[in-house]
Amino acid sequence: MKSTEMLVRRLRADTRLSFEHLSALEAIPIVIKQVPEDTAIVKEGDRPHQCCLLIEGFASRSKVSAAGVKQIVSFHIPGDVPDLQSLFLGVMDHDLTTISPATLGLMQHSVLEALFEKHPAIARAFWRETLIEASIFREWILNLGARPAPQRMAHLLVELRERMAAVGLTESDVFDFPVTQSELGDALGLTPVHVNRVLQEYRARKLLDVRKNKVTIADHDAAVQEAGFDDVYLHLARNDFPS
Amino acid sequence: MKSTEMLVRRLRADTRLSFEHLSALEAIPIVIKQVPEDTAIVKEGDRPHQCCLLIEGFASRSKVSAAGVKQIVSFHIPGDVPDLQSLFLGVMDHDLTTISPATLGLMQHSVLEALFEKHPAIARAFWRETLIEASIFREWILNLGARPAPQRMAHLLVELRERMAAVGLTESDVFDFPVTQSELGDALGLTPVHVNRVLQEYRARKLLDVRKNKVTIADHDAAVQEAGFDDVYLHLARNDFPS
DNA sequence: CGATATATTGACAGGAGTCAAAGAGGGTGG
DNA sequence: CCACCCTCTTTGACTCCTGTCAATATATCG
Repeated sequence: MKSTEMLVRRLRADTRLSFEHLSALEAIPIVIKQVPEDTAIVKEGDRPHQCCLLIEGFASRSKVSAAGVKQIVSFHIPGDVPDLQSLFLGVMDHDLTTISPATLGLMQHSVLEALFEKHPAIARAFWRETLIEASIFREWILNLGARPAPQRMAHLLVELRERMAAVGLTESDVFDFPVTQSELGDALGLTPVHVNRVLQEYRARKLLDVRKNKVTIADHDAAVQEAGFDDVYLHLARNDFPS
Repeated sequence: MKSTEMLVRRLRADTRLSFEHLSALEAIPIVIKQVPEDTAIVKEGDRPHQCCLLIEGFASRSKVSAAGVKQIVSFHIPGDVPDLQSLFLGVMDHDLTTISPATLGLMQHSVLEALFEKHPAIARAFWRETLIEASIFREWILNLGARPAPQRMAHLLVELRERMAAVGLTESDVFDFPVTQSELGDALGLTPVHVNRVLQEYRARKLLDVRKNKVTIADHDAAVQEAGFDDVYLHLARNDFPS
């Protein structure tokens, strides 16, 4: 698979880019790098001079409160450029860490800047990506502030399923996602113990399951209903540019 | 005061723009509009063709869960362009509402697009603004997921103070901010009753106070300490581009 | 000055956290 | 190939932060 394949898939899922621009993208010089799981890609305080495309595997971004409580603020799947912001924000305000073995594509800031200057449409596509990401952050704020633990969990998992589906990484109702209950807790603002209780309840109801690095949305319609999930905030091309 | 005065102040606080670019900004055609408090500027589902600069007054962005629980995802102060995203995201995924009488500066999408095309540096400055906003969203996720109610409150208010200070809208330890306890609850994921309890505790400790449309950070150092506040995530120019 | 929104109080309930221990699962090395 | 270890998951008892409900006080405004 070409290293930019997932990136192109992603951009096609939620943006409009011409063939010419997609080709320009595919021509970017990229340095491929394999990293194990639980590896810091960039850390809070860093001043990176490159961005990374997540080609294979998964990553999370997290912050830690002064009291030492960890909060995962986003999960990343193949096709994401999780630290694109470093192009314009000098200092990292959070950590970016793999949660599985991963293949990264490293792109120098200078290369991206030249690309954006030459093709403003590509710059806009990436800008749009960062705005969609901000929209997902808003939904997470809603999730944490306004939904009780079970719905919060269901919402997170249904969201992941939709994002995975958008880049073709789901198979019927199952998708790879190597996350521990403890990490789910860090993302949902819950303790591992409570995550476990919630998951068992959903297993019993045959709604969804998280096991062995795989997430199963056993009853998609019911899960969407349970979570109160509405995909508008993902700004998929089919919604934002109805044909 | 010129209608773009606050915008320029804001951009100077956290970005680097040349005098030439600032002048280009000040030349944008803007339609001034006065709106009362509690007025929807744009609503979820809208497809706006203009963006609004908040010149005077305050606004909030909010979402509502399927269960009907409201969550404020951001507060906006003069100098903000709270719906800049509508330039690239077709559909609004949340509401934007005034929380005080406000003066808006309406800017047509077409005008902004032309400006960005002519001056890529301005486009980048606005892109940077949207990335800083995303950084603030991340901090809110941390706030909601990882901090107990009192610290959560303190963090929100200290953040607001810093943002107000960055555009010169604070006077010693007091700043205007017309927010009800109920709205604070909507932003913090707390009930109005609990907001009240937390505020009374802070009043008693002479740390901070929210009263009569004004926020007082009586003991700034102690409040920063209490909140575990670190301003890196605001990406002020002094931090991101150390001189 | 009444009417409506906002703030305050108190009693009680419940969802989620804490603590601690026991199982399960997956590698690894002898 | 199995014992061992380490991480992750599961359970149970108990606690406590925050929510709920309901009433009262206080502001604000026409």
